[in-house]
Amino acid sequence: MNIGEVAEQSGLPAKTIRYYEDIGLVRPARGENGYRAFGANDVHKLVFLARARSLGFTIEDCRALLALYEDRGRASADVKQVAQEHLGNIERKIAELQTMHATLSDLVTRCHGDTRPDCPILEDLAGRG
Amino acid sequence: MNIGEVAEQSGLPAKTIRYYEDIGLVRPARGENGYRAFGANDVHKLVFLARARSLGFTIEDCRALLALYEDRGRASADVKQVAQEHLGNIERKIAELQTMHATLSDLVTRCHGDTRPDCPILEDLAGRG
DNA sequence: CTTGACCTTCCCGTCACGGGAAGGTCTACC
DNA sequence: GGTAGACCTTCCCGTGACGGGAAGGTCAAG
Repeated sequence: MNIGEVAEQSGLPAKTIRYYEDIGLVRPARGENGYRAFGANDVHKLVFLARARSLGFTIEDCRALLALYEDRGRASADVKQVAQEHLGNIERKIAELQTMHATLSDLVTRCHGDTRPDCPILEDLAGRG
Repeated sequence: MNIGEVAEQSGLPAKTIRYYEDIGLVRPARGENGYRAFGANDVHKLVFLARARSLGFTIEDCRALLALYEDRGRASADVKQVAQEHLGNIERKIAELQTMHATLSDLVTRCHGDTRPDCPILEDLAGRG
């Protein structure tokens, strides 16, 4: 299977698939013409990667998860740990964004938003909030 | 004032301050020894930038906000628009993270996390969730 | 035999810096 | 006057996860 079809099936751009090969996440065979020749297993891996990335896992997390996926003797505890650490990161990120959101939406509410120059947003940024 | 002291007062690393000069956000004078000589106005700007960045504004947003800050004839509506667009981005990001969190925390809950290999997390990633 | 849709590699750009090297300057102390 | 070490300077490379685009090879259809 050529890269275009794999891109369609996995939902990943061809560029991304080439990148994943570059960094060793997939190792498709090559045809006589030099084209990448993806097998069913490669496609499965790429679908796996697409899903993991869509859940926000880093590439290195994905590498670890893929290794666990392919290790039939894995302990589910190892998978769970990777997922839990990522969950923690997500939670911290959400909290950070919510803090920003609270401050900013308060400032936006208090800003008249008219043609006059006085503005609580700028005052806050300038340290006089 | 030298860069070290400015870094301390603004809370920004010296590296960041040099970067901000590179991209034209601040233009400190230079002493005879070649050292940057920051005035009170430069420090104000850097405090402003530090605060704006901490609220998640991009550098280009910061550039726009700084220009508005220094424009005494600005309309607060222009400031509000920048802030509202950023708020929208934050909201979309939060929603995205919450979606990830919901999916992932469900998977984590369902994973035994023991020495056995069967794992709902991997099953989901593999497309069999 | 040509068109155009594929595919290849290669290199640069993103965003907002951080690390670290190589070297100049300033201050304090002996 | 010398020296240690705490500053400062510029310069260049690396980050993460790709995207854009150039230059060129290949394949299928008409």
